[in-house]
Amino acid sequence: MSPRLSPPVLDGTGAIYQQIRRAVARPILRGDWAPGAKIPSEHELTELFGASRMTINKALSALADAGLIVRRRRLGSFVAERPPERAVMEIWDIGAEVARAGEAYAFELLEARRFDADPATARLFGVKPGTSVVELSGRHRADGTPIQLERRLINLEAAPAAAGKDFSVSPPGRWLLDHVAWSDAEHLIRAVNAGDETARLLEIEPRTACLVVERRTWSDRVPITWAELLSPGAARQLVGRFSQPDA
Amino acid sequence: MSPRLSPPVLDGTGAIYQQIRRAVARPILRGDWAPGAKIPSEHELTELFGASRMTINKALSALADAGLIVRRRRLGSFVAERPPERAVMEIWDIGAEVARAGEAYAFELLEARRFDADPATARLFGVKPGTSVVELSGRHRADGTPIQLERRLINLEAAPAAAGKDFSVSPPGRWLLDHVAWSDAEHLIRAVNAGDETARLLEIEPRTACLVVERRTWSDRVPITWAELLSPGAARQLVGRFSQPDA
DNA sequence: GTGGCGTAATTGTCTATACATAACTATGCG
DNA sequence: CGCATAGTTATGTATAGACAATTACGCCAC
Repeated sequence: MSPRLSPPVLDGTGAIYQQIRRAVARPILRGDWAPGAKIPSEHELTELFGASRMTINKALSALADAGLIVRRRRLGSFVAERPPERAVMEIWDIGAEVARAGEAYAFELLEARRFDADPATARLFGVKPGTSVVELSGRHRADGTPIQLERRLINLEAAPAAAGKDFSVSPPGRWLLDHVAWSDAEHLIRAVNAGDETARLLEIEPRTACLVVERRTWSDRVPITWAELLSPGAARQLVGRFSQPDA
Repeated sequence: MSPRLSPPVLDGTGAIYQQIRRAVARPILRGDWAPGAKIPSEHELTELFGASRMTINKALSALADAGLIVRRRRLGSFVAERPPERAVMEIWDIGAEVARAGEAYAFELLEARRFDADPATARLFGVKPGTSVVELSGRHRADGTPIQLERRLINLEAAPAAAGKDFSVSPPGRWLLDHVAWSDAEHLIRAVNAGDETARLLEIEPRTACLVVERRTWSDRVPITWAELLSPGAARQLVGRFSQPDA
């Protein structure tokens, strides 16, 4: 159960404590070390990497600041239960938000197909034309009322496990968050008037203002998924909270 | 010109390097030290605070990580030219965004009045009823086209200088960012259909979908300002980019 | 058993010291 | 004057050692 670190994974670039930090971060971000897993103690790491404890401490402290690990005296360091996802991101897991509000959440798959990316899709998604891709669309409900439409592309080369996955009940967004590590994300937020088809699916008046969040994620520059999430403006709002680092 | 630190400002709470970090961050966040100002060298700070250079270094490195200061070898440490405002925040300074797009930016004050907060305002704003408040509304233009309406409340107890300030040309948002330090911010983002009055002011069709950003900022739990920024959905979109701390 | 207590493991912080690195400054040579 | 070179200063990183704080765990008395 003890996580194995290949000791000489130090990449030789930059300061030693940075190399150690990356060496520890890598298996966490790739999901090799499960949340809650114990990380070798500072003392063990000094022997593993041949560095002093201060240097190890600097690396681990940086990881703790970043929220990747949790450190507890006498117990040791552990992979954080819920790695990053900074404040602003949290709301995009609408299922969690609905559950927090005490409403019954349901996801309904409207369409799913697998195809090779045509040039237009490739450009939107950032993959090479011909790449194997899954396209999904679905509807999220809270207490029976439709609250969000989702259209999504998944790059099967980055997340091959998604090919066999059945998304007819559980939403693909949550699954991807849990199973595929991402390193970068981009969001575009805009407002649009609902078209006829959208209005019918969301059971709202045509031309109702809707919030659209377009989300793209990458893992080390490889596109993982593209998603367009559309909600009636009145139904939900996004919340972001920020604090200055000092006070 | 050398920034004066009252040496015994250490508050006695927590680790010494944290106290030093706060002692240096405070005048920066309060605006007492102008951007670009030189911070005493590590060596000087060791004498000022009576701590070792490693401890000083730890404090300053943390401030550099947070983006509050910039450090350059041989030259020293300096207050960052553009303190924090993390990625996601940047868009809320619409003037800067318009300028970056190479368009001509203009702000037009539509209304300004000063009054004592009634119960409804007090609840919305989080101040005590009777608090002296300024209410403003204005319109932002890019190349002559209206692109955003702004409605704003400013707490005069937190920002008394705003009382005498003339906002008829330069927008209050930018001025506040520059002159009043904030510690916390909250944003609500939603989509609404433009009403008749809104449509007239923005020169768009009634019922056009608009993006509304409601922003509230506090300085140490004291409300500073509340703002509602409304833009046609097609005109502008918000962009947020995130990266995981490691890769 | 069980409650209290000491012990040891582990992280948190601090110091003193050392050398590396970057970059401005001054010097010297032609 | 121009250019190369050495010097100086400040930050960047690393080490070894020390002590503090926290807390699980086992031991012992009852």
